[in-house]
Amino acid sequence: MDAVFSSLGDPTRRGILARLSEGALSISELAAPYDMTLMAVSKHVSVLEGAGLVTKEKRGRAAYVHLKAESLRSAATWIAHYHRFWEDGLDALGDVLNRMREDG
Amino acid sequence: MDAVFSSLGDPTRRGILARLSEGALSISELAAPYDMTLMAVSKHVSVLEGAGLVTKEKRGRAAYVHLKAESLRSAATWIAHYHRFWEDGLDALGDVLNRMREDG
DNA sequence: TCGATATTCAACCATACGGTTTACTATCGA
DNA sequence: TCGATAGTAAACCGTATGGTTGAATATCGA
Repeated sequence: MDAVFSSLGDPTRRGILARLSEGALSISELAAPYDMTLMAVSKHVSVLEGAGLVTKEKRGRAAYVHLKAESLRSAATWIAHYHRFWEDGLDALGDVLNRMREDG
Repeated sequence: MDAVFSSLGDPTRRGILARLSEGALSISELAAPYDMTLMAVSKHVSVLEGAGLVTKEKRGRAAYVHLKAESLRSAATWIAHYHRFWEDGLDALGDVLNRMREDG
């Protein structure tokens, strides 16, 4: 899980995942919008691959990258565990608002 | 959000958050179970504080650390966006299992 | 076949990170 | 008051990270 969370700590990598959610893209296609080397993007993809968040499918000379978001699930589960810590806050706010409505 | 995800990329810090979910603890209390310096733990707490995941309340010479999980919400929302990418997989698995049951 | 395209390998650089140690400040308790 | 306790500050160390460059490899298209 370390690898998953660490991977998500970089905005470029989150951007890559976001774009992959619309379909697989090659490394160069992924790199196009960024003001950095193709190599840099390739490394980011490798990091994501290491975290199990994407897979690379070599097709000819191109390497297509596919989203594989199952790995996000453990992260989501971990975070979900803390859900009540912000929901409680919302509930408290809701209570206040309700009381204001009743009193007013 | 970078800071939130990066913070969660370290198991010590996730452990700290987990223990804080049962109530506030001082730095030394947090440090006790770990085989590392008090200073190291203090730094981890600072990282979590920087990500908005905890707050420090100085009480006498002790510093009590409180969980402040609202910051996890944005992370949870981001991840939730990809939910279908693993749910689809589960649905597909469910279909296969159903078909097996019908055929058998 | 040959040049262009797509990617990776390898080396390198600057900075950040996880950790330590030592020294310091501040508070508690006897 | 004085020693013990709680924490921070500052400097340091080894390694990881995000990035670069230049050369190498493999495939496509004419």
